[in-house]
Amino acid sequence: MAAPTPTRPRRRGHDPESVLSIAVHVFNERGYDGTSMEDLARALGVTKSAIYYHVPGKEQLLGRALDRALDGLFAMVADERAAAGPAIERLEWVVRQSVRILVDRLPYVTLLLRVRGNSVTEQAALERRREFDRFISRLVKEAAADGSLRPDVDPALVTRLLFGTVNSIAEWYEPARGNASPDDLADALLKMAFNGLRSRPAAQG
Amino acid sequence: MAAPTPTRPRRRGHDPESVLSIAVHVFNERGYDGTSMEDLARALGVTKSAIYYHVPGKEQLLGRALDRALDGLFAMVADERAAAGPAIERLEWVVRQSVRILVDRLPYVTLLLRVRGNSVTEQAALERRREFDRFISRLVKEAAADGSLRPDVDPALVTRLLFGTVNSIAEWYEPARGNASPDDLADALLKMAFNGLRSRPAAQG
DNA sequence: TTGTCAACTGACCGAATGTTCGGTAAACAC
DNA sequence: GTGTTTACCGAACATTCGGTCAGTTGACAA
Repeated sequence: MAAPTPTRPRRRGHDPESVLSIAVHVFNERGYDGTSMEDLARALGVTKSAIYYHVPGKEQLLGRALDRALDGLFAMVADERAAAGPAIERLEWVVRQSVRILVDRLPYVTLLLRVRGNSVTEQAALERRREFDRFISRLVKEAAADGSLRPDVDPALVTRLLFGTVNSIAEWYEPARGNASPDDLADALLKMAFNGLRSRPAAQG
Repeated sequence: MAAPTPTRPRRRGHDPESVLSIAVHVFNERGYDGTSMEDLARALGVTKSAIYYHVPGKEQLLGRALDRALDGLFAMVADERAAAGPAIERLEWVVRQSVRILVDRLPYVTLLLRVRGNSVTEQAALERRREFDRFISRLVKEAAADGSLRPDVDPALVTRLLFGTVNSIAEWYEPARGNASPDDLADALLKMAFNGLRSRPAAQG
Protein backbone atom coordinates (compact mmCIF):
# COMPACT_ATOMS: atom_id res chain seq x y z
CA MET A 1 0.00 0.00 0.00
CA ALA A 2 1.11 3.50 -0.69
CA ALA A 3 3.11 5.04 2.07
CA PRO A 4 1.39 8.13 3.49
CA THR A 5 2.93 10.96 1.54
CA PRO A 6 5.59 12.23 3.90
CA THR A 7 5.25 15.89 2.97
CA ARG A 8 1.61 16.66 2.33
CA PRO A 9 1.03 17.24 -1.42
CA ARG A 10 -0.52 20.69 -0.81
CA ARG A 11 -3.07 19.94 -3.47
CA ARG A 12 -3.99 23.54 -4.21
CA GLY A 13 -3.86 27.05 -2.89
CA HIS A 14 -1.01 28.83 -1.15
CA ASP A 15 1.47 28.05 1.58
CA PRO A 16 3.60 30.36 3.73
CA GLU A 17 6.38 30.25 1.15
CA SER A 18 4.31 31.30 -1.84
CA VAL A 19 2.62 34.01 0.21
CA LEU A 20 6.02 35.35 1.23
CA SER A 21 7.49 35.46 -2.25
CA ILE A 22 4.45 37.13 -3.78
CA ALA A 23 4.18 39.56 -0.87
CA VAL A 24 7.81 40.59 -1.21
CA HIS A 25 7.29 41.18 -4.91
CA VAL A 26 4.41 43.56 -4.16
CA PHE A 27 6.36 45.22 -1.32
CA ASN A 28 9.09 46.05 -3.80
CA GLU A 29 6.66 47.41 -6.36
CA ARG A 30 4.75 49.73 -4.02
CA GLY A 31 6.99 49.94 -0.97
CA TYR A 32 6.18 48.14 2.29
CA ASP A 33 4.20 51.01 3.79
CA GLY A 34 2.48 51.65 0.48
CA THR A 35 1.23 48.05 0.33
CA SER A 36 -2.04 47.14 2.04
CA MET A 37 -3.12 43.64 2.97
CA GLU A 38 -5.83 44.16 0.38
CA ASP A 39 -3.11 44.69 -2.25
CA LEU A 40 -1.47 41.44 -1.19
CA ALA A 41 -4.78 39.60 -1.26
CA ARG A 42 -5.40 40.78 -4.80
CA ALA A 43 -1.95 39.64 -5.92
CA LEU A 44 -2.52 36.25 -4.28
CA GLY A 45 -5.99 35.82 -5.74
CA VAL A 46 -7.64 35.38 -2.35
CA THR A 47 -9.33 37.58 0.24
CA LYS A 48 -7.47 39.47 2.95
CA SER A 49 -8.46 37.05 5.68
CA ALA A 50 -7.02 34.06 3.81
CA ILE A 51 -3.55 35.56 4.22
CA TYR A 52 -3.84 35.23 7.98
CA TYR A 53 -4.35 31.51 7.61
CA HIS A 54 -0.79 31.21 6.26
CA VAL A 55 1.15 33.96 8.03
CA PRO A 56 0.68 35.83 11.31
CA GLY A 57 0.59 39.31 9.80
CA LYS A 58 2.12 41.98 7.65
CA GLU A 59 5.10 42.82 9.84
CA GLN A 60 6.12 39.17 10.27
CA LEU A 61 6.05 38.86 6.51
CA LEU A 62 8.54 41.71 6.36
CA GLY A 63 10.67 40.18 9.11
CA ARG A 64 10.95 36.83 7.34
CA ALA A 65 11.88 38.54 4.09
CA LEU A 66 14.59 40.65 5.71
CA ASP A 67 16.05 37.59 7.44
CA ARG A 68 16.44 35.84 4.08
CA ALA A 69 18.58 38.70 2.84
CA LEU A 70 20.61 39.03 6.02
CA ASP A 71 21.15 35.29 6.48
CA GLY A 72 22.68 35.17 3.01
CA LEU A 73 25.08 38.00 3.74
CA PHE A 74 26.17 36.60 7.09
CA ALA A 75 26.70 33.13 5.65
CA MET A 76 29.14 34.74 3.25
CA VAL A 77 31.22 36.60 5.82
CA ALA A 78 31.43 33.38 7.86
CA ASP A 79 33.15 31.63 4.93
CA GLU A 80 36.87 31.03 5.29
CA ARG A 81 37.51 32.77 1.97
CA ALA A 82 36.45 35.99 3.69
CA ALA A 83 39.00 35.40 6.45
CA ALA A 84 42.15 33.96 4.87
CA GLY A 85 44.56 35.39 2.33
CA PRO A 86 45.57 38.88 1.21
CA ALA A 87 43.01 41.54 2.16
CA ILE A 88 42.61 42.75 -1.41
CA GLU A 89 41.75 39.24 -2.60
CA ARG A 90 39.30 38.71 0.24
CA LEU A 91 37.70 42.05 -0.62
CA GLU A 92 37.32 41.07 -4.27
CA TRP A 93 35.80 37.76 -3.24
CA VAL A 94 33.36 39.45 -0.87
CA VAL A 95 32.30 41.96 -3.53
CA ARG A 96 31.76 39.15 -6.01
CA GLN A 97 29.76 37.11 -3.52
CA SER A 98 27.73 40.17 -2.53
CA VAL A 99 26.71 40.61 -6.14
CA ARG A 100 25.78 36.94 -6.34
CA ILE A 101 23.67 37.07 -3.19
CA LEU A 102 22.03 40.29 -4.30
CA VAL A 103 21.00 38.69 -7.57
CA ASP A 104 20.08 35.28 -6.10
CA ARG A 105 17.92 36.84 -3.40
CA LEU A 106 17.08 39.99 -5.33
CA PRO A 107 13.61 40.77 -3.92
CA TYR A 108 14.71 40.13 -0.35
CA VAL A 109 17.86 42.19 -0.58
CA THR A 110 16.02 44.97 -2.38
CA LEU A 111 13.57 45.11 0.50
CA LEU A 112 16.41 45.18 3.01
CA LEU A 113 18.09 48.10 1.27
CA ARG A 114 14.95 50.20 1.64
CA VAL A 115 14.35 49.65 5.34
CA ARG A 116 14.22 52.90 7.34
CA GLY A 117 13.64 51.61 10.89
CA ASN A 118 9.94 52.41 11.28
CA SER A 119 9.27 49.39 13.53
CA VAL A 120 11.15 47.04 15.82
CA THR A 121 11.34 44.55 12.97
CA GLU A 122 12.99 47.12 10.74
CA GLN A 123 15.28 48.32 13.50
CA ALA A 124 16.49 44.79 14.16
CA ALA A 125 17.22 44.33 10.46
CA LEU A 126 19.05 47.66 10.34
CA GLU A 127 21.22 46.63 13.26
CA ARG A 128 22.20 43.36 11.57
CA ARG A 129 22.91 45.27 8.39
CA ARG A 130 25.16 47.69 10.23
CA GLU A 131 27.10 44.75 11.61
CA PHE A 132 27.64 43.50 8.07
CA ASP A 133 28.78 46.97 7.02
CA ARG A 134 31.31 47.04 9.85
CA PHE A 135 32.78 43.80 8.60
CA ILE A 136 33.19 45.24 5.10
CA SER A 137 34.64 48.43 6.50
CA ARG A 138 37.32 46.50 8.39
CA LEU A 139 38.20 44.55 5.29
CA VAL A 140 38.69 47.69 3.19
CA LYS A 141 40.83 49.21 5.92
CA GLU A 142 43.07 46.13 5.92
CA ALA A 143 43.48 46.30 2.16
CA ALA A 144 44.32 49.99 2.40
CA ALA A 145 46.75 49.40 5.27
CA ASP A 146 48.79 46.84 3.32
CA GLY A 147 49.08 49.20 0.37
CA SER A 148 46.78 47.40 -2.05
CA LEU A 149 44.45 50.37 -2.46
CA ARG A 150 45.34 53.81 -3.76
CA PRO A 151 46.40 55.88 -0.75
CA ASP A 152 44.71 59.14 -1.80
CA VAL A 153 41.15 58.09 -0.96
CA ASP A 154 39.86 57.56 2.58
CA PRO A 155 39.10 53.85 3.19
CA ALA A 156 35.80 54.69 4.87
CA LEU A 157 34.77 56.54 1.73
CA VAL A 158 35.94 53.66 -0.45
CA THR A 159 33.73 51.30 1.54
CA ARG A 160 30.66 53.42 0.98
CA LEU A 161 31.28 54.02 -2.72
CA LEU A 162 32.18 50.40 -3.43
CA PHE A 163 29.19 48.89 -1.68
CA GLY A 164 26.99 51.73 -2.81
CA THR A 165 27.77 50.56 -6.32
CA VAL A 166 27.02 46.94 -5.44
CA ASN A 167 23.74 47.81 -3.74
CA SER A 168 22.66 50.09 -6.57
CA ILE A 169 22.31 46.98 -8.74
CA ALA A 170 19.07 46.26 -6.88
CA GLU A 171 17.58 49.42 -8.37
CA TRP A 172 17.55 48.14 -11.94
CA TYR A 173 18.52 44.48 -12.24
CA GLU A 174 15.84 42.22 -13.69
CA PRO A 175 17.00 38.61 -14.01
CA ALA A 176 14.34 37.75 -16.57
CA ARG A 177 15.42 40.39 -19.05
CA GLY A 178 18.55 40.26 -21.16
CA ASN A 179 20.70 41.40 -18.26
CA ALA A 180 24.18 40.20 -17.59
CA SER A 181 24.68 37.08 -15.49
CA PRO A 182 25.72 37.61 -11.86
CA ASP A 183 29.28 36.66 -12.76
CA ASP A 184 29.50 39.01 -15.73
CA LEU A 185 27.95 41.71 -13.60
CA ALA A 186 30.51 41.21 -10.85
CA ASP A 187 33.29 41.19 -13.46
CA ALA A 188 32.17 44.54 -14.87
CA LEU A 189 31.79 46.04 -11.42
CA LEU A 190 35.21 44.88 -10.28
CA LYS A 191 36.81 46.12 -13.49
CA MET A 192 35.32 49.55 -12.98
CA ALA A 193 35.94 49.84 -9.26
CA PHE A 194 39.43 48.32 -9.13
CA ASN A 195 40.93 49.15 -12.51
CA GLY A 196 38.84 52.05 -13.73
CA LEU A 197 36.62 52.73 -16.71
CA ARG A 198 39.21 54.66 -18.65
CA SER A 199 40.78 52.86 -21.58
CA ARG A 200 44.55 52.74 -21.29
CA PRO A 201 47.07 53.02 -24.11
CA ALA A 202 48.85 49.83 -23.06
CA ALA A 203 47.55 47.75 -20.24
CA GLN A 204 49.53 46.20 -17.45
CA GLY A 205 49.49 42.39 -17.13
CA MET B 1 8.40 107.17 7.93
CA ALA B 2 9.43 103.62 7.28
CA ALA B 3 8.61 102.28 3.86
CA PRO B 4 6.15 99.36 4.04
CA THR B 5 8.38 96.31 4.20
CA PRO B 6 8.36 95.05 0.63
CA THR B 7 8.34 91.35 1.49
CA ARG B 8 6.09 90.83 4.48
CA PRO B 9 8.21 90.04 7.57
CA ARG B 10 6.26 86.85 8.29
CA ARG B 11 6.37 87.72 11.94
CA ARG B 12 5.96 84.19 13.24
CA GLY B 13 4.89 80.71 12.36
CA HIS B 14 5.47 78.76 9.19
CA ASP B 15 5.27 79.43 5.48
CA PRO B 16 5.03 77.03 2.52
CA GLU B 17 8.83 76.89 2.29
CA SER B 18 9.49 75.90 5.89
CA VAL B 19 6.66 73.37 5.77
CA LEU B 20 8.19 71.81 2.66
CA SER B 21 11.70 71.54 4.00
CA ILE B 22 10.61 70.04 7.30
CA ALA B 23 8.15 67.71 5.58
CA VAL B 24 10.82 66.43 3.19
CA HIS B 25 13.09 65.77 6.13
CA VAL B 26 10.43 63.62 7.77
CA PHE B 27 9.58 61.91 4.48
CA ASN B 28 13.20 60.82 4.21
CA GLU B 29 13.29 59.56 7.78
CA ARG B 30 10.15 57.43 7.63
CA GLY B 31 9.43 57.19 3.91
CA TYR B 32 6.62 59.11 2.21
CA ASP B 33 3.98 56.42 2.72
CA GLY B 34 5.18 55.81 6.25
CA THR B 35 4.69 59.46 7.18
CA SER B 36 1.27 60.62 8.37
CA MET B 37 0.08 64.21 8.40
CA GLU B 38 0.10 63.79 12.17
CA ASP B 39 3.84 63.04 11.99
CA LEU B 40 4.38 66.19 9.95
CA ALA B 41 2.28 68.24 12.35
CA ARG B 42 4.36 67.02 15.28
CA ALA B 43 7.61 67.92 13.49
CA LEU B 44 6.22 71.36 12.66
CA GLY B 45 4.94 71.99 16.17
CA VAL B 46 1.36 72.60 15.02
CA THR B 47 -1.79 70.57 14.56
CA LYS B 48 -2.63 68.63 11.42
CA SER B 49 -5.13 71.17 10.16
CA ALA B 50 -2.63 74.03 10.29
CA ILE B 51 -0.62 72.34 7.55
CA TYR B 52 -3.51 72.82 5.12
CA TYR B 53 -3.31 76.55 5.61
CA HIS B 54 0.13 76.56 3.99
CA VAL B 55 0.00 73.73 1.43
CA PRO B 56 -2.81 71.98 -0.44
CA GLY B 57 -2.05 68.50 0.81
CA LYS B 58 0.38 65.67 1.27
CA GLU B 59 0.81 64.70 -2.35
CA GLN B 60 1.45 68.28 -3.52
CA LEU B 61 4.14 68.48 -0.87
CA LEU B 62 5.76 65.47 -2.49
CA GLY B 63 5.33 66.94 -5.97
CA ARG B 64 7.03 70.19 -5.06
CA ALA B 65 9.90 68.34 -3.46
CA LEU B 66 10.46 66.10 -6.47
CA ASP B 67 10.42 69.09 -8.81
CA ARG B 68 13.23 70.69 -6.83
CA ALA B 69 15.41 67.68 -7.46
CA LEU B 70 14.48 67.29 -11.11
CA ASP B 71 14.79 70.99 -11.93
CA GLY B 72 18.35 70.91 -10.66
CA LEU B 73 19.27 67.93 -12.80
CA PHE B 74 17.69 69.35 -15.95
CA ALA B 75 19.35 72.73 -15.45
CA MET B 76 22.64 70.87 -15.51
CA VAL B 77 22.08 68.95 -18.74
CA ALA B 78 20.99 72.21 -20.38
CA ASP B 79 24.42 73.72 -19.65
CA GLU B 80 26.76 74.05 -22.62
CA ARG B 81 29.47 72.19 -20.75
CA ALA B 82 27.26 69.11 -21.06
CA ALA B 83 27.05 69.58 -24.83
CA ALA B 84 30.46 70.71 -26.08
CA GLY B 85 33.84 69.07 -26.03
CA PRO B 86 35.10 65.48 -25.87
CA ALA B 87 32.46 63.06 -24.57
CA ILE B 88 34.68 61.76 -21.79
CA GLU B 89 35.22 65.29 -20.46
CA ARG B 90 31.50 66.07 -20.65
CA LEU B 91 30.81 62.84 -18.81
CA GLU B 92 33.25 63.73 -16.06
CA TRP B 93 31.71 67.17 -15.78
CA VAL B 94 28.19 65.73 -15.58
CA VAL B 95 29.21 63.24 -12.91
CA ARG B 96 30.84 66.00 -10.89
CA GLN B 97 27.80 68.24 -11.20
CA SER B 98 25.47 65.39 -10.34
CA VAL B 99 27.36 64.90 -7.09
CA ARG B 100 27.13 68.62 -6.40
CA ILE B 101 23.39 68.75 -7.04
CA LEU B 102 22.83 65.62 -4.99
CA VAL B 103 24.63 67.20 -2.04
CA ASP B 104 23.16 70.69 -2.50
CA ARG B 105 19.61 69.39 -2.72
CA LEU B 106 20.22 66.24 -0.70
CA PRO B 107 16.77 65.76 0.86
CA TYR B 108 14.96 66.43 -2.40
CA VAL B 109 17.16 64.14 -4.48
CA THR B 110 16.98 61.44 -1.80
CA LEU B 111 13.21 61.55 -1.99
CA LEU B 112 13.32 61.35 -5.79
CA LEU B 113 15.54 58.28 -5.72
CA ARG B 114 12.97 56.41 -3.64
CA VAL B 115 9.91 57.12 -5.75
CA ARG B 116 8.18 53.98 -7.01
CA GLY B 117 5.26 55.37 -9.02
CA ASN B 118 2.38 54.86 -6.57
CA SER B 119 0.52 57.99 -7.72
CA VAL B 120 0.30 60.27 -10.74
CA THR B 121 2.67 62.65 -8.97
CA GLU B 122 5.24 59.90 -8.57
CA GLN B 123 4.72 58.62 -12.10
CA ALA B 124 5.33 62.08 -13.54
CA ALA B 125 8.55 62.36 -11.53
CA LEU B 126 9.65 58.91 -12.68
CA GLU B 127 9.11 59.88 -16.30
CA ARG B 128 11.22 63.02 -15.94
CA ARG B 129 13.89 60.97 -14.22
CA ARG B 130 13.92 58.45 -17.05
CA GLU B 131 14.46 61.29 -19.49
CA PHE B 132 17.49 62.38 -17.48
CA ASP B 133 18.78 58.83 -17.46
CA ARG B 134 18.46 58.64 -21.25
CA PHE B 135 20.63 61.73 -21.56
CA ILE B 136 23.33 60.16 -19.40
CA SER B 137 23.08 56.91 -21.30
CA ARG B 138 23.68 58.69 -24.60
CA LEU B 139 26.69 60.48 -23.17
CA VAL B 140 28.30 57.26 -21.97
CA LYS B 141 27.69 55.66 -25.36
CA GLU B 142 29.46 58.57 -27.07
CA ALA B 143 32.44 58.25 -24.76
CA ALA B 144 32.58 54.54 -25.42
CA ALA B 145 32.22 55.03 -29.18
CA ASP B 146 35.22 57.34 -29.40
CA GLY B 147 37.37 54.90 -27.49
CA SER B 148 37.66 56.80 -24.22
CA LEU B 149 36.16 53.98 -22.17
CA ARG B 150 37.46 50.45 -21.81
CA PRO B 151 35.86 48.40 -24.57
CA ASP B 152 35.23 45.25 -22.53
CA VAL B 153 32.26 46.57 -20.56
CA ASP B 154 28.84 47.32 -22.07
CA PRO B 155 28.12 51.08 -22.08
CA ALA B 156 24.57 50.54 -20.81
CA LEU B 157 26.02 48.67 -17.84
CA VAL B 158 28.62 51.39 -17.29
CA THR B 159 25.83 53.97 -17.14
CA ARG B 160 23.97 52.06 -14.46
CA LEU B 161 27.03 51.30 -12.36
CA LEU B 162 28.43 54.82 -12.62
CA PHE B 163 25.23 56.60 -11.70
CA GLY B 164 24.31 53.90 -9.25
CA THR B 165 27.49 54.90 -7.43
CA VAL B 166 26.59 58.59 -7.61
CA ASN B 167 23.06 58.01 -6.37
CA SER B 168 24.21 55.73 -3.56
CA ILE B 169 25.75 58.79 -1.92
CA ALA B 170 22.24 59.81 -0.88
CA GLU B 171 22.07 56.71 1.34
CA TRP B 172 24.72 57.87 3.78
CA TYR B 173 25.89 61.46 3.17
CA GLU B 174 25.25 63.86 6.04
CA PRO B 175 26.52 67.39 5.30
CA ALA B 176 26.59 68.36 8.98
CA ARG B 177 28.94 65.58 9.96
CA GLY B 178 32.62 65.39 9.19
CA ASN B 179 31.93 64.21 5.66
CA ALA B 180 33.94 65.17 2.63
CA SER B 181 32.99 68.29 0.69
CA PRO B 182 31.04 67.79 -2.54
CA ASP B 183 34.21 68.44 -4.52
CA ASP B 184 36.33 65.99 -2.56
CA LEU B 185 33.52 63.49 -2.81
CA ALA B 186 33.34 63.89 -6.58
CA ASP B 187 37.14 63.62 -6.78
CA ALA B 188 37.13 60.33 -4.91
CA LEU B 189 34.25 58.96 -6.95
CA LEU B 190 35.87 59.90 -10.26
CA LYS B 191 39.20 58.43 -9.16
CA MET B 192 37.56 55.13 -8.34
CA ALA B 193 35.26 54.94 -11.34
CA PHE B 194 37.68 56.17 -14.00
CA ASN B 195 41.10 55.14 -12.72
CA GLY B 196 40.33 52.34 -10.28
CA LEU B 197 40.92 51.74 -6.60
CA ARG B 198 43.96 49.56 -7.06
CA SER B 199 47.27 51.16 -6.24
CA ARG B 200 49.68 50.99 -9.16
CA PRO B 201 53.42 50.42 -9.00
CA ALA B 202 54.14 53.52 -11.10
CA ALA B 203 51.42 55.91 -12.08
CA GLN B 204 50.81 57.33 -15.50
CA GLY B 205 50.98 61.10 -15.98
C1' DT C 1 -22.35 8.00 4.04
C1' DT C 2 -20.22 10.15 7.36
C1' DG C 3 -16.60 12.70 9.31
C1' DT C 4 -12.31 15.27 9.17
C1' DC C 5 -9.63 19.00 8.05
C1' DA C 6 -7.02 22.24 5.13
C1' DA C 7 -8.15 26.39 2.89
C1' DC C 8 -10.76 29.77 2.43
C1' DT C 9 -14.98 33.63 2.54
C1' DG C 10 -17.52 37.54 4.19
C1' DA C 11 -18.94 40.31 7.71
C1' DC C 12 -17.06 42.90 10.90
C1' DC C 13 -13.93 45.72 14.52
C1' DG C 14 -11.40 49.61 16.36
C1' DA C 15 -7.88 52.51 15.05
C1' DA C 16 -5.63 55.42 11.90
C1' DT C 17 -5.66 57.89 7.62
C1' DG C 18 -5.93 62.53 4.69
C1' DT C 19 -8.88 66.29 4.56
C1' DT C 20 -12.55 69.90 5.71
C1' DC C 21 -14.63 73.38 8.33
C1' DG C 22 -16.32 76.64 11.85
C1' DG C 23 -14.32 79.22 15.01
C1' DT C 24 -10.68 82.30 17.30
C1' DA C 25 -6.78 84.83 19.18
C1' DA C 26 -3.22 87.81 18.17
C1' DA C 27 -1.14 91.16 15.11
C1' DC C 28 -1.73 94.75 12.19
C1' DA C 29 -4.22 98.94 9.54
C1' DC C 30 -6.84 102.88 10.13
C1' DG D 1 -11.40 101.67 19.28
C1' DT D 2 -13.02 98.97 14.80
C1' DG D 3 -12.19 95.97 11.12
C1' DT D 4 -9.25 92.86 8.61
C1' DT D 5 -5.90 89.47 7.92
C1' DT D 6 -2.76 85.82 9.35
C1' DA D 7 -2.03 81.64 11.42
C1' DC D 8 -3.79 78.52 13.83
C1' DC D 9 -7.00 74.94 16.87
C1' DG D 10 -10.38 71.26 17.71
C1' DA D 11 -13.88 68.50 16.20
C1' DA D 12 -15.56 66.00 12.79
C1' DC D 13 -15.63 63.72 8.11
C1' DA D 14 -15.48 59.53 5.02
C1' DT D 15 -12.34 56.14 3.95
C1' DT D 16 -8.89 52.80 4.55
C1' DC D 17 -6.06 50.25 7.54
C1' DG D 18 -4.41 45.67 9.81
C1' DG D 19 -6.58 42.16 11.95
C1' DT D 20 -10.44 38.74 13.97
C1' DC D 21 -13.84 35.24 13.76
C1' DA D 22 -17.75 32.25 12.80
C1' DG D 23 -18.92 29.82 9.21
C1' DT D 24 -18.50 27.33 4.47
C1' DT D 25 -16.48 24.47 0.87
C1' DG D 26 -14.47 20.66 -1.20
C1' DA D 27 -11.05 17.00 -1.20
C1' DC D 28 -10.04 12.96 1.04
C1' DA D 29 -10.29 8.76 4.54
C1' DA D 30 -12.88 5.16 6.70
